[in-house]
Amino acid sequence: MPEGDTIHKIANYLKPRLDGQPLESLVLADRSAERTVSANRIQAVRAAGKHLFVDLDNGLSVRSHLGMHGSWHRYPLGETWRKPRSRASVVITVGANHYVCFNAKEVELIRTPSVRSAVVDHRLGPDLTAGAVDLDVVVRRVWELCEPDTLLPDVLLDQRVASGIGNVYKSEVLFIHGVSPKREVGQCGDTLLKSLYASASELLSANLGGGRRVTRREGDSAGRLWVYRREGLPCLRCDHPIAYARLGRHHRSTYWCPACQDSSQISENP
DNA sequence: AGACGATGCGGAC
DNA sequence: TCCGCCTCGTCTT
Repeated sequence: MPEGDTIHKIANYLKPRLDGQPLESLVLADRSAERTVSANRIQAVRAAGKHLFVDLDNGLSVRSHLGMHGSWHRYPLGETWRKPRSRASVVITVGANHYVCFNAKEVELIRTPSVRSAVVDHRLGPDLTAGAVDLDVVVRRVWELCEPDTLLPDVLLDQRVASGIGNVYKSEVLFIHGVSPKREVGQCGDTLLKSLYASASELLSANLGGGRRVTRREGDSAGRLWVYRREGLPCLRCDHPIAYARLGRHHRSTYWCPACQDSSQISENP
């Protein structure tokens, strides 16, 4: 489920294995053609929002975006691949392993972008998964980029405002703050927006370890998600059935508790 | 066996 | 405001 945490986990996995390593071979398959890229070493692997960059020592980088269906796998040389080779978008061979990206939505070879140009080129707001985030910057971008009548779910998913939030965190963060997904951003104050993004950032960062994505940690409770994919089940706070609707520009699945998440109430605290 | 919908998002109208 | 990419698990027949 590639949201920002997934991409950063992948980068964290690849980094110690690839950074600075001599490159055996690198093959890209961008839909039509397959091509081999020659470089001596991999310089660095880095994530920016939901994009993954593999920088080479020849001034070029491979940029990949997993979209909905992409994934990375490691296969020791000689081991049978568990996915068809024809679906491979990137095959990086280093040492005794192939590192393979399957079913990427986008793969391209570009001149190595600086952090700044990676952000500009792909219109990315501050990376919420990367650690400390300047929430003032994020809020400024909300007002610069979003019309007041934009629904909060669309604002949260807008990677230009801040990058990393996907559809799961979108619903979870709104629940945590008791805010209805039907609320328009124009009805929100800076403080609420900062709270939403602060939570998103905390949750994304908290899910960089192993195991399943968890947004619900309270004491001993072994909960996982508050509302996502829980349509019709009792709200974990108030027992009211969780609602589901496809909302926003892309009609994305949205889950919320109609009792806890009141569109008229101004909620500033989780 | 086949339909449906899902993590994302650009583009056509 | 819709369509479609594209794979895969789950649900329906």
